[in-house]
Amino acid sequence: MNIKEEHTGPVKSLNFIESIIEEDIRNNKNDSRVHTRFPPEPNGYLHIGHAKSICLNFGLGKKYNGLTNLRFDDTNPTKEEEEYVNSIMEDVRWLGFDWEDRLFYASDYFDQLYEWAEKLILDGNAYVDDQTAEEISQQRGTPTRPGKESPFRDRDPQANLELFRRMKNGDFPDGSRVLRAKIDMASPNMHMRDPVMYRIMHTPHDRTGDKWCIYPMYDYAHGQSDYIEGITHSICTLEFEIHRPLYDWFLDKIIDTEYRPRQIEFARLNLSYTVMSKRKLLELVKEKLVSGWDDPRMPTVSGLRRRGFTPESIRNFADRIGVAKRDNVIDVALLEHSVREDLNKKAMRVMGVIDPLKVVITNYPEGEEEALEAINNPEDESAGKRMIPFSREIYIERDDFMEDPPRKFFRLAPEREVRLRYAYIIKCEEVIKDADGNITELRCTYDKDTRSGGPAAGRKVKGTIHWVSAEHALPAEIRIYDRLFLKENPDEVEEGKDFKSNLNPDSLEVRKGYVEPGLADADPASRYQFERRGYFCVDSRDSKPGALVFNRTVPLRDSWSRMQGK
RNA sequence: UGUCCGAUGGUGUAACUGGCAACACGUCUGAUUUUGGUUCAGAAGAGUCCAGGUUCGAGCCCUGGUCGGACAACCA
Repeated sequence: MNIKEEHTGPVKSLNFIESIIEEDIRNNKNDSRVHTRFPPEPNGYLHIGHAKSICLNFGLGKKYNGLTNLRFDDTNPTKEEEEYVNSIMEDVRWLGFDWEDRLFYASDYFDQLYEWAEKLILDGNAYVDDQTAEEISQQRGTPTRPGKESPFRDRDPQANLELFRRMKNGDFPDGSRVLRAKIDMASPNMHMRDPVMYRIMHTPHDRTGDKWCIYPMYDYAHGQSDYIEGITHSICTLEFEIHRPLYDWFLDKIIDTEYRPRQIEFARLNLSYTVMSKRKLLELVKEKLVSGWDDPRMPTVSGLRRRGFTPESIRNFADRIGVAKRDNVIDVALLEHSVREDLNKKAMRVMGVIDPLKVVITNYPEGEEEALEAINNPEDESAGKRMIPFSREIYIERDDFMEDPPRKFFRLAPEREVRLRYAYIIKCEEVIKDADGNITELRCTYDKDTRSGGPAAGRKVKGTIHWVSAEHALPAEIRIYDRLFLKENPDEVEEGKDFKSNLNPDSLEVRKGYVEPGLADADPASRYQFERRGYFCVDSRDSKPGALVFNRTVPLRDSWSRMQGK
């Protein structure tokens, strides 16, 4: 049998990282092992961009029967907090990935890193520089002009070692000295101009406490951490591309085995109309422009989770956007599509009225009620059926009625008929308004024979609308998050303008609505479709018994409003 | 007057050792539908940044440009 025909559908082509990995495997590099890692700095919450990296790294590990580590890059104690460590672990797990027993911290390697630093000093590959940060910075030159060598550059190794040990012992104040790699101050690559390896910081570290007052820089720590963990493919974003020569330089000076981790860079995710910088997200949180890192408007994993996204939908999204090296801006519509696709299969269809308008069915007997059968999910027969109460007074959605309907409006209007889903066909007989002319109530009549399953159930009307029985319905707060958190695409905003002036003022709308009574004990993990109005989930943080709060995950694809928008 | 990287429909990603530019999202049409959802059928939309070259044949190879991005924290 032909191998290609064993699988249905087209053979999926490899992305460029997979091609590199497969070539390495063919060449038996690192014994053909594949071992990746996800290395966040615990200085913020994970966002959808990190999700791309997580799916990539863990996905590659799985695809090539390899392993994937979780490693916290905690080399800067002034910026990192335990709260972030915990949220990151929670988010990675929620996304559906497992690092098993391979949870590491760069700080686990401080001793080894220090030892290697002494080796570099003794080999004449590193020196202690007594200059200030400003002096060093001035000597670094510019991308087009070479730098100048430090006056301390040729100090002899023993003296350097002595000084470095004293740095470690706390003999010097912050900023007074650094350890630098001795490479090439004239290198066209700025990162090779004697980069700083260690700086003095008399700051306790979350994990090592007061043990250290010197801390390694990213460039010195990262490759060596990869090496220690046996990482084969160290995948990072494009801005580290220019660091790669340095990554390799340290490894070459320190390690004398065949085995080498290999750094591969890919383009980070950009989403249209979405703030994606940790710094800016932190600013929104600190200035309380959002309710927290998990505000449903935030593109954070926790925000998306609270908003009702599923891990599957995010994984599918990550799969669809692919991996490449060119800068990209993914349309948020693709993210929304990924959620809808998943939720369409899973979400229970329920009645939920967001902006209620009362309807009295004048010919329905007062005080009478009946239970009507409703289908839980037409996409999934196993989801079953349920009964919902119907009575003389109901609520419908305000915009399901128009006094002056435009052409092609299929729903309720004066003298027009519409079907109440799972119930009867009703006809609008009278519109009641208050003194200001606002519509407060509709008077309708119903056609008894058109009840679902009844003798005239087959009678066709143009529209079907949703409703809840006024007497039975549960009041609920419904939060509508606009699809756009920003008014304009970030790169279209004027240079120098504060990004916060670009926030969409309509990004959150809070409504008092009603949902059907069965939702009283709704589970935050369950997803619902309020038919024709979108996907919703119970807000896990703000809902209390008897006071339901729903977040709208995403609206339905809606050709009527698209038509209106034109 | 630097180094590194990139350039394929509106968006993203493909095209194996050169062989009719494919897939997804989006857009539009039509059918079905007790959700203007879903599903189904279909359409439009690029000739691959430019100029040369090699070749029977170039998105892929070569040369030279153009445009865009990254790099001058004791951040990661």
